[in-house]
Amino acid sequence: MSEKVRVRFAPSPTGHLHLGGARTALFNWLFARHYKGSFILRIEDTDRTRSTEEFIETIIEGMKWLGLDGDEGPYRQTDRFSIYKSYTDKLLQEGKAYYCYCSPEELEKRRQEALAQAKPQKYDGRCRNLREPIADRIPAVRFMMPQEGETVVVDLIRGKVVFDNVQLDDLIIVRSDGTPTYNFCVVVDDVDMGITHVIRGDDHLNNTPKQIHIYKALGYRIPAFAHLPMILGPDKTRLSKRHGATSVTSYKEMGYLSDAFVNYLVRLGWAHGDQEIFTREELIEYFSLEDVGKSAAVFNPEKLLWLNSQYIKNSPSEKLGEIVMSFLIRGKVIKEDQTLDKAWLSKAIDTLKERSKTLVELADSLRFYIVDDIEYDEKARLKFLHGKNLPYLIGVKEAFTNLDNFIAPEIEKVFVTLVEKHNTKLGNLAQPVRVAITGKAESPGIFEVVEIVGKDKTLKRLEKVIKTIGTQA
RNA sequence: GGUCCCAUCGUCUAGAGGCCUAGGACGUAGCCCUCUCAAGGCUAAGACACGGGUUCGAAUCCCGUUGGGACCGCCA
Repeated sequence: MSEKVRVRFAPSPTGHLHLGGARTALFNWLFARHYKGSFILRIEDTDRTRSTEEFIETIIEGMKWLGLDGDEGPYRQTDRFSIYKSYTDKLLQEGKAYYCYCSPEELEKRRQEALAQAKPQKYDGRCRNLREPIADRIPAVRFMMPQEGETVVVDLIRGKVVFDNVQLDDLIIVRSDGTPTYNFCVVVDDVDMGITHVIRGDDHLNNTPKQIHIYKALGYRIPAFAHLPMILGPDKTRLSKRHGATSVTSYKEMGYLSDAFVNYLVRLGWAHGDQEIFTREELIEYFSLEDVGKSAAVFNPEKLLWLNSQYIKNSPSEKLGEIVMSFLIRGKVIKEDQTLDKAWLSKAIDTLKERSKTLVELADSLRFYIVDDIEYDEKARLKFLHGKNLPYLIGVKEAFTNLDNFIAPEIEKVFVTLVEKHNTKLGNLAQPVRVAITGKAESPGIFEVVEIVGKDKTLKRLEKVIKTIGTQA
């Protein structure tokens, strides 16, 4: 690519950053990084009634979490109204746009009628040739679309898409309150910001011929277009709130690693042979619009979960230790001001990371290592903590009391010795101890668990269990 | 209703006319490993929507049908 690539992500702050938006942002970012171009963030907030500061913040927060750093921006369309105004004036003067005095109510009524009669819904152009303003009405400005010939959209993903110009209606570019509208602002901004490639969702494909005519009317070169396939919910309709968690931040809160999330997103509509897991560097190196598919993809939470477990399993425990802290606090495993020994926490995470699919799970699994009083799972307690196993528990407790070098290999020796002494299987010994120490019938390897829980807590828990069984008997 | 887009296992996908008896991944089932639970390994079931062409040869190219989706706002 000879010219320097400039792409943008242009969300409207009328909602959270959702999966589809995040994927669009990601592909733009990847494209920019691949070609060593610029990635620009632009907030499309011309609809002042629906845009909020809060959504701008969550979008930026979401982008930050995903590691999609911008080279410019965020620009805001509401800061650029004077620019749009000058272009509107130009179009009006040149007769390429005109005032429309139809009221929203009238337009809505005509739309309903067209719908009822199963006719195409299109503005009829009645204000096109008005000579005089209509009194007591504040007009909107419409762009005059050509009504003959055809428009070809050359799309990097779809190929050539042909539209009949008769289908195009004169869209409103300035509302009667004076604010400019989307289809107009995108064009002005994309030109003004030197955007070379417009990479956006499929839902904009039908807008593209209209925008092309605005480019032409303004006398500008048309950028390259690439329309990404949609991300659908399990029912194969456009992903929306009723499909459950769709905002990027909700995945952060559910304990997903951003790299895993990105890896999942990138594989929706893009592939590089059979490879499933990519580093950020690999993504930047391999990414190409040529490998983007044309068909919509259904969001599959199970695969996301699998990827997350893979990323957790392969992350350094030190790093996981840092991230998991907020989840430990939230899960009330530790107090807000509590600190944990980092090396110790890493060891604990070592044992848990290949059995945790999310950070929420990891934090929860960490609980028995950290807290003083553990809870016992009722089923596990009934099954393993009873009189029959009392000799085992007492034997382990006594051996542990005399064990000074409280490390896994030594702990294992204790078990081996006792297994021989009682002429039983390791499982028969390990399970009661496991329940006594962790409260559950499932845990990481018992020797490691005992070492990490530590001699002090281990003995206390064993004593408590032995005492309880004793009283019951 | 109009316009446009799309079509390979349940899902994400590989596939650029012969490498296809259609490959991988998630999920599902079974087995192995094993102190439990995982992780890991192995195995299995599972798809070219349909109908016509073109071609010696089609998942792949063309046409049609069907199905799905998006858009048709003084939203973006």
